[in-house]
Amino acid sequence: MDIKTVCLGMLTDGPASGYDMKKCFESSFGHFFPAGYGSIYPALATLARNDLVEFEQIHQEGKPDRKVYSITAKGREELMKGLSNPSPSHKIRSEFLAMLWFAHLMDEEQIDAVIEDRLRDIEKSLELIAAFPDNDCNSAPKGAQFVAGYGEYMATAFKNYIEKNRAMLVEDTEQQQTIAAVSR
Amino acid sequence: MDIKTVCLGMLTDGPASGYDMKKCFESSFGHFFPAGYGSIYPALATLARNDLVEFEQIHQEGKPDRKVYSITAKGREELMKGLSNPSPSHKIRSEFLAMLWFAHLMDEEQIDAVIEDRLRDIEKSLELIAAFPDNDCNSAPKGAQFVAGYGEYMATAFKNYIEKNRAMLVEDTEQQQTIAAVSR
DNA sequence: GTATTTATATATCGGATTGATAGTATGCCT
DNA sequence: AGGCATACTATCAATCCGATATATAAATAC
Repeated sequence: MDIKTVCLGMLTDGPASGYDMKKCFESSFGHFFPAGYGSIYPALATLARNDLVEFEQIHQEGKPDRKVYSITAKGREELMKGLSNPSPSHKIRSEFLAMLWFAHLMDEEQIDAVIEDRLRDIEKSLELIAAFPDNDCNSAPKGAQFVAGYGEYMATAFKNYIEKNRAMLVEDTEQQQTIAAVSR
Repeated sequence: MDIKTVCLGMLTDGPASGYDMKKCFESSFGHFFPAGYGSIYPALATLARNDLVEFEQIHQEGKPDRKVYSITAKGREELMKGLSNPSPSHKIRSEFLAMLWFAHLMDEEQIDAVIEDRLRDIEKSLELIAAFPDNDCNSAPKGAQFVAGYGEYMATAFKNYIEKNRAMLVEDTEQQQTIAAVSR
């Protein structure tokens, strides 16, 4: 279930260009499986080299050519192989949490700034998810609804946790400062 | 706030070898900032080259030599620079969610297997977090408590969401099968 | 009326990360 | 005796990511 497999899956909804797929990643996959051009184009090139997708080059006046990819029979087989992995990964890589682990080395303003930034980000995610069913790249089958629901649920939970517990970070910093002041 | 910065942060707790740090990653950072030897050793090598850490090579009878790293004054400065980024990232990369996006292409057994696997994984995380305060690599300051709390809260939320909504995935698969059977 | 941004499209490159593997030595279990 | 776990180090190929390059047109700003 790497980027190549996800691209194959997207193409079961119909042909698309790399550019289209990037947009689809942004509007639906982005929250939990980010991918930029640097991943998509090489993936499509490899898939084409292995006959898992084929493409038609369409010339457009005034705009660059489009390469419209479609999945092949061989590609569908490969996709099914990808979907049969019983133990797909789920990883978080958070500079945010790593940073706050060292909150005792930061001052109050820094902590506040970092937390406000994250809250803004969560809000943006929630907006994107709310706008989701209208997005053009998908007809919203059951799986997509489950995943979108996950996004909303978890983003809300994250927000709640931060709001309920952020005080513990700055309060403790103040305490430390107080202690430091006293011991001087 | 890359791996190098996190290593610097760890070393503010006292000197450690690469091996020690890997264990610390596993028992505390692992859930939200994974790092293997392939990341840690090169990071330490680079840090040493730039005089941000220094190390003492300790010969041990019967065991390989240890390289015990400590942070330098220059390293502390660099760490503070790393902690002043007001917008640290927080990324999820989930093959699990990407796969379930395509649940309509999977059969019921596959979906069940994938979900059970994830629930087991969440349970394991919760156990690790519960055992956390005893772990040797950290004296649990406020930030670590906040982050461990996050881990517990979010893992529990994840579990709840799956348990409440998993039916929607298999039910719909059944419906599809019914429709397919009728239309034949 | 010109400047800047936004949108459509492709693609590549350096650097970072991952996962697997290798090497070396002790000790413990069966 | 063989196999596995623990304690240490370290590297390599494959992959991935973010930034950037290139090109043109339309829309928006100043």
